[in-house]
Amino acid sequence: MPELPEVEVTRRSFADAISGARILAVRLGAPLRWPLGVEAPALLGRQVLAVRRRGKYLLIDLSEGLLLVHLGMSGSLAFVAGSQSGLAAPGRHDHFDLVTSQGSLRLHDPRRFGAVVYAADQQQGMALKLLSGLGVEPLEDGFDALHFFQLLARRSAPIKQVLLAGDVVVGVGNIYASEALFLAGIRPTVAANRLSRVRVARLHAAIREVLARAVAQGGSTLRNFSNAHGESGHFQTQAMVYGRAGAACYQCGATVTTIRQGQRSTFYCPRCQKL
DNA sequence: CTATGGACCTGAATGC
DNA sequence: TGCATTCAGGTCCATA
Repeated sequence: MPELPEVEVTRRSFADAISGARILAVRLGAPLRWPLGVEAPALLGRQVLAVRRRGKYLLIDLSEGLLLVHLGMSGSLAFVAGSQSGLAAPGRHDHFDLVTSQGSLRLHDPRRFGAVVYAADQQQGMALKLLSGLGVEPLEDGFDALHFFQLLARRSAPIKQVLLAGDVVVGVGNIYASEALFLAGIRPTVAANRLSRVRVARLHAAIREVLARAVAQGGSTLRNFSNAHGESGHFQTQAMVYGRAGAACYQCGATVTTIRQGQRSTFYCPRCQKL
């Protein structure tokens, strides 16, 4: 479900409320993508220091160790403030609860592609493996147009698929890849290494713009996205091509096309987006 | 190293 | 109405 903007919006919606809290209980439901990596009781009594984000992972820093939380395709977090057990009985798809002195964080994830993984420290096994291959953060200063061009120059796969792979730049998922390529005027099928410096610079700017705008507007609401307070975002009203197959391009009136790339749907305007 | 297809899992929408 | 098929915001892994 969530791409970078949705994860970031989720993070902001509970980070302050949970910071400083003590872990009182941990409940695990059906198995998620990977095992927690530690016995849940070991986490009791630890303090939540902060909540950060890396790509589409949330990093919950504890007084000792950290928890990585990924929302997969269908995950969402809900935070219910208050030290009492204001938490409703877990539903069929509620697979993780972190009960703290300041409120309870609950992961709801029907498809269970999400994950909660414990790392004893920043260097530990699975956690390191999950994070180490990630590309640059698109909204930070380290995302540089020239460096982006140099990395793309080594890739012959279609640009859309290189964006989705997340090893060059993180956070661009299926919706925002189509949207950013539309903004940049680039056909999703173009081999990454055949894009000129100028076009890569345009794509660089488009990615930042699309993601920043989506964060500012509270994330996308295609399907059921909501932040940890249950508030939905407004990005769906902004999609230029995603989900618009057969409809007229807002920019030129041509018919928006959909194709399959690597088992994912891609949307583009055949007139606005050049090879 | 890169590129590609399958795998994981459930639910909603679509087709016959 | 029922049943089968397709699709959904991710990403790891095996294979070529």
